[in-house]
Amino acid sequence: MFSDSEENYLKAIFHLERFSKEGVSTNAIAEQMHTKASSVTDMLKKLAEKKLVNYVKYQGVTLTNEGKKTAAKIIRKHRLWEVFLVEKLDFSWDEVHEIAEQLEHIESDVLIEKLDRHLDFPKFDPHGDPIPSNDGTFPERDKVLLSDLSIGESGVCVGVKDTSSSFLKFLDKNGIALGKKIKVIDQEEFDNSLHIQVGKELFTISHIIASNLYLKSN
Amino acid sequence: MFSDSEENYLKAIFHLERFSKEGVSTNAIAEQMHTKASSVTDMLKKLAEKKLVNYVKYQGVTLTNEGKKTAAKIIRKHRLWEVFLVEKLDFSWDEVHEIAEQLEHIESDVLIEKLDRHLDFPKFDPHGDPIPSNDGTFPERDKVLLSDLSIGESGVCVGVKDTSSSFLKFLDKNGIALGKKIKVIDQEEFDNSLHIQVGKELFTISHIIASNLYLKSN
DNA sequence: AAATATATTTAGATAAGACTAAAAATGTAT
DNA sequence: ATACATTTTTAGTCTTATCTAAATATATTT
Repeated sequence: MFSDSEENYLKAIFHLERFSKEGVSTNAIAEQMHTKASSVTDMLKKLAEKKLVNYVKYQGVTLTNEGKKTAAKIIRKHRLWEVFLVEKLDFSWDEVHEIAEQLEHIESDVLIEKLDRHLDFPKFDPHGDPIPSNDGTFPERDKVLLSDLSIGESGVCVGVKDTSSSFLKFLDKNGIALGKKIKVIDQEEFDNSLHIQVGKELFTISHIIASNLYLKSN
Repeated sequence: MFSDSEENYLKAIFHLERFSKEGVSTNAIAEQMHTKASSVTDMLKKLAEKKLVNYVKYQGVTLTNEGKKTAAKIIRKHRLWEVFLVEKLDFSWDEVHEIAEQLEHIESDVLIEKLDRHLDFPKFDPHGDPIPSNDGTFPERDKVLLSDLSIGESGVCVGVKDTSSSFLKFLDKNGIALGKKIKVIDQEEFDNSLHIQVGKELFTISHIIASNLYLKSN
C-alpha cells in the first residue's frame, strides 16, 4: 500500500502535529527523521498527491483524515509489537523500539488482529503510550496536571492543555517537550510558582504554566 | 547487513542449488524470483563482489560458504516465524507463507534467539520442513513419501513436498494435517491412486497427491 | 522599508533495483 | 562446420529515496 519511507513520514508528522497548532514545518520533520529538508519537500509533494497530507508550499503540512488514519494504524502496529516483545519474548522496555520500527511495516491486517487477540487486547504499550484501536481512536490515559503534583513528585510530559503557539514557544525555549521527565523541587507559597527540574536543568515556572502541562505520573 | 533483495536472491539460489549439481543458471533464478534475467545478472555481480556467490560469466553461480550461512539464517528466520504464526497466532498452515516472507527480513539476532526459545526450540516448521540451527545445519528426519508405502502400512504426516496453497487447501479440506495418522488401505493398479484412511474417514487420492505427502514411518 | 538571517524549495546528481532492447556467448541441429 | 536457437550479458532507461548546492520565499532586525 505505502512504502516504509512514506509510513515513517506519516508517523513523524502525526507525532509533531500534537505539539504545533499550525502546520508542521519542513525542518521539524527533517530533524525528526534525520534527513535533509530537501528530501522532506520531495516526500511532502508525494504524500500530498496521495491525499495523505494538506501541503501548501512554505506553509508546512497537516495530515488529512486519511493520513491520520494511516499514521494511527502504523502506531498501532508498532505498539502492539512492543507489547509482544516485552510480554512474550521477555525483552526489556528499552530494547524494543528499534525492532518495533521494523515490525511496524509488516503488511497484513489479519496478522495485527490475531496479534492483538494473542496479547489480550492491550490498551497501552510498555512505555505507557496508548495503543490506537482499529478505527484510529486512542484510549484515554490517566494524566495529571503538573500543578497537581506535590513537592518531590515527578512525571513524564505527555501533553499540553493550552495549545497556543506562545505557550508552546515558551516550552520550547525551556527545553520542555513530550517525553521529558519533570520533577517538582519546591513551591512558592506566595504565588504557587514551581521550581522544577527538567533533565539536569532547574527552572521556575508560574502556576499558569504548570496548570497547562499534562504529565503521566510514575 | 544485506538488503531484502539480496537476501531473497540468496534464498532462491540456496533452494535451486539442491536440484542442480552444476551452478544455478541465471534463467532459473529469474523464474524463481519472478524477475528478468538481466536483473539477475546485475545482482549476481553484486553478490559476487560481496563474496556471497561464486560467479563466472555464462557459467551460473554457486553459493560460497558465507552465502550458504546467510541463506540458512534467512530460512531459519522464515520457518521460526511460520511456527509462531501457526502455534501462537492460530493461523492455518496455508496462510503463513507471505507473512513469513516479510518477517524473515527483520534484523535482530537477539529477536530470533528469543523467538526460538519462546517456541521451545522447534526443529520443523508447520509444513514439516527442517529449521536450520544457528550454525546453518539442518536437522534430519527419516520421512517417506506416502506413495512409497505398501498396502497395510501407515505413518504420521510430518510434511509436504509441494507447499502450494492449493495443495494445502486440498489437504485441509480432507482433514489431513501435521500429526494425522494415515494408513494405506488399497491401491488401484490402473493409475496408482490410493485408498487411504485418515482418522476414521476413508478417501481415495491420486498418485500425485500421495507423492507429495511425507510421513514418518512407524 | 531595507538589509540580513533563516527556512524552504528547486535543480541536478547518486545509488539500488528493476526493466527493455540489443549484442554476445553458448548450445544444438543439420 | 555452418546456421539457427537459446541463454546470458551489456547498455541505457525508469522509479524511489536520498543528497548537495543554488535559488527563492519568509521572518527578523535595524
